[in-house]
Amino acid sequence: MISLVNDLNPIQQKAVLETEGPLLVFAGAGSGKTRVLTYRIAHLIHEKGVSPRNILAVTFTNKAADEMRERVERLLRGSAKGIWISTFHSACARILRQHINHLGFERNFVIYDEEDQERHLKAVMKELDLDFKMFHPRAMQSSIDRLKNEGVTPDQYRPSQFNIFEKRLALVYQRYQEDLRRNNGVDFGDLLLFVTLLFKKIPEVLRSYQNLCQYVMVDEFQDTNLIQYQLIKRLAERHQNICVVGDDDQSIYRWRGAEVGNILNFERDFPGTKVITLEQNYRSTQHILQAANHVVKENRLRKEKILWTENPEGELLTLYVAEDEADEARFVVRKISGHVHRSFPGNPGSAVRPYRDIAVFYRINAQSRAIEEELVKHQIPYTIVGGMKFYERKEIKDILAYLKLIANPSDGISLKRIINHPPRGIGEKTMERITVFSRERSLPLYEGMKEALKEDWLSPGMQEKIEEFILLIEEFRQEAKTLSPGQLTLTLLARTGYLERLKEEGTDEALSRVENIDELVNVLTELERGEEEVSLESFLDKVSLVSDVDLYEDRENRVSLMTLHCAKGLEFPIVLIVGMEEGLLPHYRRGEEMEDLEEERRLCYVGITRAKEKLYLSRAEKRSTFGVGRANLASRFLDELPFELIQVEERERRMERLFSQETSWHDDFSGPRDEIDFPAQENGFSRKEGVVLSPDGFYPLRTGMRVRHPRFGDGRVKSIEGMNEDQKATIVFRTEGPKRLKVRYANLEILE
DNA sequence: AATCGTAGTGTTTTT
DNA sequence: CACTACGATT
Repeated sequence: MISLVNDLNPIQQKAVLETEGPLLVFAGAGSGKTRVLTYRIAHLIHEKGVSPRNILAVTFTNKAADEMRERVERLLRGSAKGIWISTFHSACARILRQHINHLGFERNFVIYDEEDQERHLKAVMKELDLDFKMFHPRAMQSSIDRLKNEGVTPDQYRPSQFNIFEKRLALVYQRYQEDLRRNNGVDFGDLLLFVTLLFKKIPEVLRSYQNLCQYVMVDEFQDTNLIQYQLIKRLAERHQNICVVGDDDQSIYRWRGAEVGNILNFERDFPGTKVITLEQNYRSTQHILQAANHVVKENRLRKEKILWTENPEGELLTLYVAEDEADEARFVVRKISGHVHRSFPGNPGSAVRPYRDIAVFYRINAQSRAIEEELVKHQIPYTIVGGMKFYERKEIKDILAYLKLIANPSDGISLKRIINHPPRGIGEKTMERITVFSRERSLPLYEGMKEALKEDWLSPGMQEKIEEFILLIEEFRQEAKTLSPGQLTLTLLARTGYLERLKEEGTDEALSRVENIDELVNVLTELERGEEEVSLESFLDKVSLVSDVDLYEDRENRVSLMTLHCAKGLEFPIVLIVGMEEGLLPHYRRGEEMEDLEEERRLCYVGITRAKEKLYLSRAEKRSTFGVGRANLASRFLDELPFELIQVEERERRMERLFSQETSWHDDFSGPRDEIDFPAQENGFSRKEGVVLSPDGFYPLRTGMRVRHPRFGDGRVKSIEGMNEDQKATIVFRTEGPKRLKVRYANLEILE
């Protein structure tokens, strides 16, 4: 391998070669940050002879970690075994699996997600007889999270005596932690907090990790919170070879406890820190970059830097002012079609693009719906990143709850979740009684159940049912000793009758649940094929710690939809940012402080800088949030863009719009369409005064529309239920009164 | 115990 | 509008 660093610019080279001592790299968007990190690791191993096991690299998502590992392996041609590249949370989980016994937990602890956390919290609050209306569980939850992020344990927390919420919080926090311990479970925040506590309590453990971590690297440093920073600081203390890479302009997780201040403290905490700033951008056109620079320079709390590029000037940014969110969605579809199909009206001769080159960003998940509907109408394949996560689905969580209980019988939340799934005639009343019984004896729920049996405490009928359940779980626990997690899952699916019950149900929903469970089994077998041995615990850890982006598959040829938060770290040739409105971006529910506004601006900046070649921005003049329409003003961030960079797209005229729906854009595509099978669309429209709704196409019906029915005459749409084929509408006819019709067969004509 | 229906309530972003 | 929490019903 001839010198690696030849592929890098002089400043990047410096960041790679400066291996000893503390280093702070400000890496602007698209400045080759991952490149620097991977080359640096390769350089350490290849040129400096550092053992891979003495390198720790921390990222925020598993996707970033995987990518980094892959790229290092490519650089070193496979000799990267043993480097510790991981997220903060997985790294901590791994440490705790080794040493958590020092903190009074068992090594087979489970990791609770947010939902489990809330269940626990509610149980605790209920026990304390707190009014959920007065003290919102969610507020408690986020307060506890915040305390954990700050490294505050229940004992250390000093509530104000005049603040009733804080006083209650202290109590709830205390009880909640006790409850978790009884269940041998930890939540997200505990993973970090407990490692800190562990290091404090058992210095030898800390020392062993310090010795291991000769070279430490942290990606996305601007997103670290207090406790993460402390952890890193600790680990790098001995060797002082710590390199952090970040961009204060891309700090968008302040609300989650991220401290941009960590960047400033870094120079203070590590005397002799060298600072390198990467400002050359390799991603975007000049126009896009200018736009980004203009927006972000309005922020006061930031380190001055100006990104530049040698890339071509590129096209101007396009702004579209839509009538409402439906119109905005139509704009999105128009632009997508324009890029994908060569001779789309209005885009003659433009290059043909695959769908995967295009992404749509929005501020909040709820915005995806309007866009999705329009994409579906026009049969444009898309994926949503985030939103409802696979592992958060009911059926998946049920199966995982079985596995968690098998791994850790103390896990009462999982026990409660599955004890009557499928139904075993053990209801809430019974469980409540057993809960109280167990608590009185400070036993985990499962142990409490066993004890209740032993003492003949339950009614004979119930006794039998509980006994049967325990027998089932004990069987599984035996099986778990010899079977792989995948085999175990198949066994429990068969023996519990979970799948069977779903199949019997036979509804579309149940069927899709069966599919999801199939998918879970696939994931498991896939995982087991890759590695030598997957323990149940390590599988569950993995599942608990996946993020949205981790599951994002960019292999498939689809348009990507995601929030601006999710977009960080990704890039696309063509980007559309929708909802550039006051109240949405910046969001009206942000905090009061200037910092909060600046974070919204950074979010906008992150969105802009994802685009490589072309950027579209849009806003809607009115948008119905919540079912009620509201007029929205243009986002102030639009005003911060220089006029010369923007071309405004004309709004489609009403008539054009009606008729454009009749022409199929899919007839004349010229690129490879894509591998996804959609039924061919046949738009058999007839042209009269209005638009006749296609019998098997899409139904652009909206409430308030005036329509004509061949038999009932003219009427107005009162309400609409469902979508596509199943859509039904209630229409009030002038002569016939209200009628509920299946739109598909109604043969309606839109008059207005 | 399970299912169904209704009233009331609330949506930012998520490792 | 969409979800869920709760209450009434079988």
